Amino acid sequence: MEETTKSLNFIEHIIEEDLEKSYSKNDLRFRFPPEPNGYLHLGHASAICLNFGLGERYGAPVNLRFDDTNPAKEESTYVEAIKRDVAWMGFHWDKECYASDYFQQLYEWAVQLIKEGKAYVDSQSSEEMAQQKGTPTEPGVAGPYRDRSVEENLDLFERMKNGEFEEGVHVLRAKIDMASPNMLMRDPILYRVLHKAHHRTNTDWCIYPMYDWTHGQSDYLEQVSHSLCTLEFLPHRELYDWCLDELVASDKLRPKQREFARRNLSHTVVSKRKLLQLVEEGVVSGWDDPRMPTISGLRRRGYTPEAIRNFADTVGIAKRENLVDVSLLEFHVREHLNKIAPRVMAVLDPLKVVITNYADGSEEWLEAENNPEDEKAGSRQVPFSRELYIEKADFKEEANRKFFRLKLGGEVRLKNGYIIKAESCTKDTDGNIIEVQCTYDPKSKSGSGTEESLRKVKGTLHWVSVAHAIAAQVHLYDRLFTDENPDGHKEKDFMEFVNTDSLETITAFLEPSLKNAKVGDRFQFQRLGYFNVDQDSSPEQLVFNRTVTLRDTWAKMQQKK
RNA sequence: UGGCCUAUGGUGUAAUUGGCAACACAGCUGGUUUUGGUCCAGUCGUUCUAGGUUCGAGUCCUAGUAGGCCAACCA
Repeated sequence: MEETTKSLNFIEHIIEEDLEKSYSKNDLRFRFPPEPNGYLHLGHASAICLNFGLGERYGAPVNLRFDDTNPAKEESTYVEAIKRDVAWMGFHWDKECYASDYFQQLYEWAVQLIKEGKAYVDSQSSEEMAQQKGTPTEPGVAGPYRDRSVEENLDLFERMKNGEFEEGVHVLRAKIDMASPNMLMRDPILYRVLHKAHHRTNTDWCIYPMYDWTHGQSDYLEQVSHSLCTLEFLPHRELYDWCLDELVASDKLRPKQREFARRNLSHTVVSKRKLLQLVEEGVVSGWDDPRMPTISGLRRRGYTPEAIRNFADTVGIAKRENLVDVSLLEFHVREHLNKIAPRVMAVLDPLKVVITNYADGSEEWLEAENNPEDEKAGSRQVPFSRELYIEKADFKEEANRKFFRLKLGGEVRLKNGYIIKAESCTKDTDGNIIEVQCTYDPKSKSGSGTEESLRKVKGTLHWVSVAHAIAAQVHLYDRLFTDENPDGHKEKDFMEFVNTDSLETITAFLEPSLKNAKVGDRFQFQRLGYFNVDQDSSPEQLVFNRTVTLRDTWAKMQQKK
């Protein structure tokens, strides 16, 4: 069925226009081209959703291409991590490609360029070349090697390839226009000598092509129709087209580069370099620390691929500067988890409650609905007994009527259980409340259908039975940065805004049904938030991560006061 | 003394390509609720400025203003 209502983004408009004019639907092909020099983050997730989303929309293949032209920074461990993350997001790539697969072809095209007098070997230092390059406001000037003969260039380039020179002695440059208003057109470097082993080609090569001499050609070789990248590559487009002009055959599709604005997320940074710094300086435990905006971090935090994809879809794509509020991301993970996460009871900050009229030593198992949003989710049993834990924040000796929770002389329902009334409480020598004594109404049991069970009481609390509770380690996460835009200050480094309280580790008490929770399982701890089982968890010591809290209008009211 | 890109609520995107500014989030009001969750209803805008073209401009033109990008043997 064709959708008619959904509006198009500007990339889709371009494609629709191309489809009307010169392209057929079968011509469409996309690619996601990460450099394997780090882990994928939310910014990449947007690009992934854009390219693979286009593939799904038009029934077009999408390649996963590793842009691996710089052996100094790239490793195969990153290749594996990237593949894992893209697959986890739920996308399927057509071909797995590597720019390094094209090294021979790229080399031959470079030789062709030299023969046509459009490339030359420069033998100056990078400083000298930078000097001649001019500035954005001043034109550059030609260097002394710009007019070397084709024969000499061919010979030198051959010897560069054969490993006769040290790094930095010679480079191959395109001969374009040293006075171009576009700095990238002032004889860009095409090849440099690098005596480094490459993660795939090992030591087969000691000259490596630069990005600009690789990307468009790779797109062309794969017959990618629309090559989408972020806005900072816009000035590269002229060069991208120049390179393509040199080699596109008339019967082949000519790729098109188009640019979109990168997504910025509030209260975080999305730059590989900065994320690496957080890892290296030990601010976080690794690339997959649940506070990191990496895909692996979000996965460990308990986010679902659906949530991330829905987030990317609603944010959309455009060409202007932006700073998306994290609350939108949080909305989407709550929206999805609300539908799929089983409800359980857990107490994070325990206060003991004793039901004085409940027989000591006896217990009963109460029926609890697993998910009110999903009838098929069924129910489970939770144990009730004389001694329980509730949250400290759920009891006050006295409070006004806006406080729907337990107070002395007041009644409250225990979720799935009975209505209880607080009669008294005891305190330690510092005046802290350490225990509340309550009575329960035996006829008020949830679901029993009695008149008493149907009574309306304002508050409902979650709880666990002390004797049956499982102690577990729980990580509570907060935003990694205190500033909305840590990256957006010219005077201050983003590291100054690191939130030193972004992780709190506590011991919580869980209902016993959680005993067999497996790594990755997601739950809603009722009234608290969504939590998942961390990879470091074991049956002996359960470890949970808080994905996100529930929306909390009560907390907001408190804050305003 | 440059070139290029961008400008729509607090945030992010739309607007049948010149025809009633829409959707989502956030906020605020209420209602429902055995989760202060979910759900439901309501509310929140001089489309950066000034001119111009037109019956009609967020959209086209001109000028201005503001922000961003461009001088790695990185991608």
